[in-house]
Amino acid sequence: MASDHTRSAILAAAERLYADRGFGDVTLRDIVAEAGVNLAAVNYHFGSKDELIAELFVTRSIATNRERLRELKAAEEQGGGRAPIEVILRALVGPTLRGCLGPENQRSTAARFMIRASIESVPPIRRIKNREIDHLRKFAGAMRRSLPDRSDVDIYWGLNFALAMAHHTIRESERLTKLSEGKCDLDDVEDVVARVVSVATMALTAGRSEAKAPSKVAAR
Amino acid sequence: MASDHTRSAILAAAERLYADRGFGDVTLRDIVAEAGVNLAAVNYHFGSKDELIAELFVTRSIATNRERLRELKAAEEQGGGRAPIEVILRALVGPTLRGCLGPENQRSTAARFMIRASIESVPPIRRIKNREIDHLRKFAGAMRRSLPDRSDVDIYWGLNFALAMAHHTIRESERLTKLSEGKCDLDDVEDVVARVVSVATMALTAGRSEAKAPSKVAAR
DNA sequence: GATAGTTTCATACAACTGTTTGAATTGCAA
DNA sequence: TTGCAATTCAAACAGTTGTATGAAACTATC
Repeated sequence: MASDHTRSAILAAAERLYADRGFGDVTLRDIVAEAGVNLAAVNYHFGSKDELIAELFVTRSIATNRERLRELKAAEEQGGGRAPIEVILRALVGPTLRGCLGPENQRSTAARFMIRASIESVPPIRRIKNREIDHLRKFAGAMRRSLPDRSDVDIYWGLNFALAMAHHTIRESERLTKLSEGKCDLDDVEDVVARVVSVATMALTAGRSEAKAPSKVAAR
Repeated sequence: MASDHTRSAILAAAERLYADRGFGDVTLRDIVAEAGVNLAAVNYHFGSKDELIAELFVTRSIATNRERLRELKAAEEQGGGRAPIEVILRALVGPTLRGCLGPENQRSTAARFMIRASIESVPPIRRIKNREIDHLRKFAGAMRRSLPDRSDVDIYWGLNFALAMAHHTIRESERLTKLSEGKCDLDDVEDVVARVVSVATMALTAGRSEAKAPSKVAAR
């Protein structure tokens, strides 16, 4: 094991290249060239290309999930087991948004890698994502405790929409900038977080009857 | 040109295979085998694999966009140039949701293909998507006319969030079903449309000051 | 029914992919 | 130093990919 230098050089190079160019057109040869190591080193240290990708993704996922749960737990402890819904939602979408948006030069390689992972869903990553449900369930639980009057269905839809707004904004941030001709400032991350949390909160706290039939006009 | 039989057989086979297995692992050889034509036919009729994919995507995009604009125009004409925001949003997300959700066996190949296209963004499709901005601008215009007091920034964010909820729900429909243990019924498309429209409407019509600072707790 | 243009076909090509091999090198313990 | 395991390396492998080629088959026109 000695130095682990080769191993971590591969990880760093792979993350950087995937972040920049996507999974589609980055080959093992690109990675080892960038890392300055031998081609066979990847299979020696990771077993296969897929396992290399999986390791990268797992590492970053764990970090984000831990950050999310840390915020959630802190909030619930402070509120005696019940946190305000805004704070829960903030814990859910905040870490991801903060990691992936903000000024270009401040966006970490790790964050850009995770954006790629969310855009180009590649087999090894898809397998891991399926395990993320347990993590989301913890948030669903906290939301239920925060809004005990709300039905489970509404809770899940609220959770779904919160993630939707956060992830879509990240994925399509370029398009939103272009569409709005720069008027939507995606570098102001805290504003984005506030907007997402605000809308998701409204979705979860609006009068129940309106959820299914918002108005006579919009109703089927 | 004669019969066009080969050409359309390729298109049909390609759409079916891409819908079922994704772009990643469908080769030209798979397509021509499914279509019962010769390998060289693809390059003869379409020029390249990318142009085949692009043609498929453009065809389907045009159909959806036309449907959207048809609904939008009808609504604006009925309202004398100003449609209620709910109706505009419904025209924006309805056609896509209706095409891509609903009972599995009713989902057309075309719809499943478009889901794939939204999940696995492949170069030729990405190029086309960038041209879709003009289309979205028409909706932004209608929304502005419907909500003249709203700032442009709020309009664009509302548009962004509406698309976010619709697309994310389509992309992650399986996960939502699993997470909610079947409680969220994605086969009831009109309910999904109503939920998305409802939340997007709230996002666009809520008190302006709250948009940026929903509450003292959630504010930075 | 010959001719010209279009379409199909089998086949080859060139490039690239992830992975394997077995020998060379290194680092460390005895 | 010697010995042994861990690591690195160049090279080759086997498979797949999209594309190109040139001959064959077809189709319609005169």
